[in-house]
Amino acid sequence: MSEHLNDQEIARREKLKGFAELGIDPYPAAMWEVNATAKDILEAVEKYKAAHPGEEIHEVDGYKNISIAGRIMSINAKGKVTFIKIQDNTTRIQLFVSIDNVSPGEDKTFYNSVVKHLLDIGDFIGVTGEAFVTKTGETSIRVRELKVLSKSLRPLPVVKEKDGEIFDAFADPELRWRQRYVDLVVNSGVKETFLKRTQMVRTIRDFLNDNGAIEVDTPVLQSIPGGAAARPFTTHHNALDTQLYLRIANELYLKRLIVGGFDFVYEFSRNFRNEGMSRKHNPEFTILEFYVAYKDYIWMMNFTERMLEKVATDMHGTTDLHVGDNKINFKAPFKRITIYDAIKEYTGHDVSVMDESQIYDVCKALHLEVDKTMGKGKLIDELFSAKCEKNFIQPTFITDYPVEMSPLTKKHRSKEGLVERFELMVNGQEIGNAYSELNDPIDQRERFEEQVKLMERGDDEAMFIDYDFLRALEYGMPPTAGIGIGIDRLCMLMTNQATIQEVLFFPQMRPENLTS
RNA sequence: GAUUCCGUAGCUCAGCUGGUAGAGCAAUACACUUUUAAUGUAUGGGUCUCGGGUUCGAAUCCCGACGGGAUCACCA
Repeated sequence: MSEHLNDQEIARREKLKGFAELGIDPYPAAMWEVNATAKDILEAVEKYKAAHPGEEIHEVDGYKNISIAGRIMSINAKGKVTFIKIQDNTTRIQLFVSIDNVSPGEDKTFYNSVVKHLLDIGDFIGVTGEAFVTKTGETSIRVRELKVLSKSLRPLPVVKEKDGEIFDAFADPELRWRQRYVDLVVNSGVKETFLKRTQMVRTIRDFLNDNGAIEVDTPVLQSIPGGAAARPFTTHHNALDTQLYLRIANELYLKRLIVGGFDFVYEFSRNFRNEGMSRKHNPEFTILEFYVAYKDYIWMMNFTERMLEKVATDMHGTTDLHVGDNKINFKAPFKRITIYDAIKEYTGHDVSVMDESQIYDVCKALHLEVDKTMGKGKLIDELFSAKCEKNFIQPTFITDYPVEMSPLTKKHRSKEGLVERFELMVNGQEIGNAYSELNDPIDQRERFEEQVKLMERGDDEAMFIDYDFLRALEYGMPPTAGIGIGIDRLCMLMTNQATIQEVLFFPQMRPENLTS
């Protein structure tokens, strides 16, 4: 351990001895009572300023006995006065530490040793004092008492800022993601993104709860990875001596609960897919799924657009969002178009009247990478994602998919060969996928068998058959509408982030080879 | 998985057609009782990711490995 310390790490460890000589524990056990946050103080002083224009502010009512704690972000020692900026859970605030205030008697050791030499950027301190405004107009705390709460032994990157311009940003993506704790401390805005994510999830949860939904938990370890087409992670249970999979979706379990008599269930499901990683894909990601009995996919469109409108409004106070170079309006209702019409609009080909080989020829003519293992459904999917998807910037429901690409979806009430399904596209990306759920057990069994044929044809993403799920359907499932919404992708939109790594605290990375 | 770019001090980066390393911040020391990317003076800090090769000589050129970014493929 700790064999290759750099000069700064050595210097900080030496300071531990300095604390010991003064009888100061740099890692005290006792709690530090906090009675104000930096944000509270800054806001209170702004209010006071507004009420007392032109006045020099030496004290502010209610902020004469502040006790606050935070991490030191900069130290500016000016002889017998030291300015320290600390950062608490809310924001940064300046401390005004003078030798006369913290070492009022003859003995100036505390100021000269602790304040001037033993403190470092990164240390946690607690201070008491009063709020005031300095000559240069910065709200500060005149410190009476200063206590070291935790000594930092490793130098933080120092990011400076002037007039909104960032200097020496801690910018290397690898370092930022591997050491997110550092990223969160030094890069302004990172914490805000994650707070917004939390707010988004809370808004959704409240909306669902207010509409009578029940939040549930279903298995992550599954013996049959169902509900989606994807390569699963496999693992092994020793006591049962059996192979298990990490879930790729929770769909089939939520439907079992609908069978069991819950009418409206939802789960924020952490799913795992053993596939490529990119700025839009992480091996584990979160999908919100919910299922509502006695509803259909049209009801679900109405419900979903209302929910997303509320999310946008709660997070931004408006439905008009800037996402990258685009302006996106989440005002309901969203545009609706069938997948066949979308393909016709962007390719000029009407595939609704074509059979598999004709669609194959269209794909070939458009230079898409297709092969003979692909069924009609996959070919249409290929056409749509290659030629149409990117065009749907404004929230749009794509509806009425061909039955071949939707093995869990109820057949369309009036259109032959189609199913009652929609995908929600925003900013050229799929955000949600919803159906009138297939509840005919015989039809479901046949659809699964179709999937087996696709698998035999070489489609390695075709679905497994879940016989217990079929058994559940045979007992009877009410007509049900269900949806899955990609929470990470939605969060990227709502926080205007271009990569999934920016909305996951700890995105997957190749393991680091740290030995000390 | 493919293509491509990158890896130099704690952080951000410079280092040209090969001649054994620089800056700013951070650190250390001193000065300064209202600073604002504080300032001034001085000092220390590097297995140039790793391993081979070419060469009298490699941070620099070549090969390989490791790690990362971007684009593509798969997918949400």
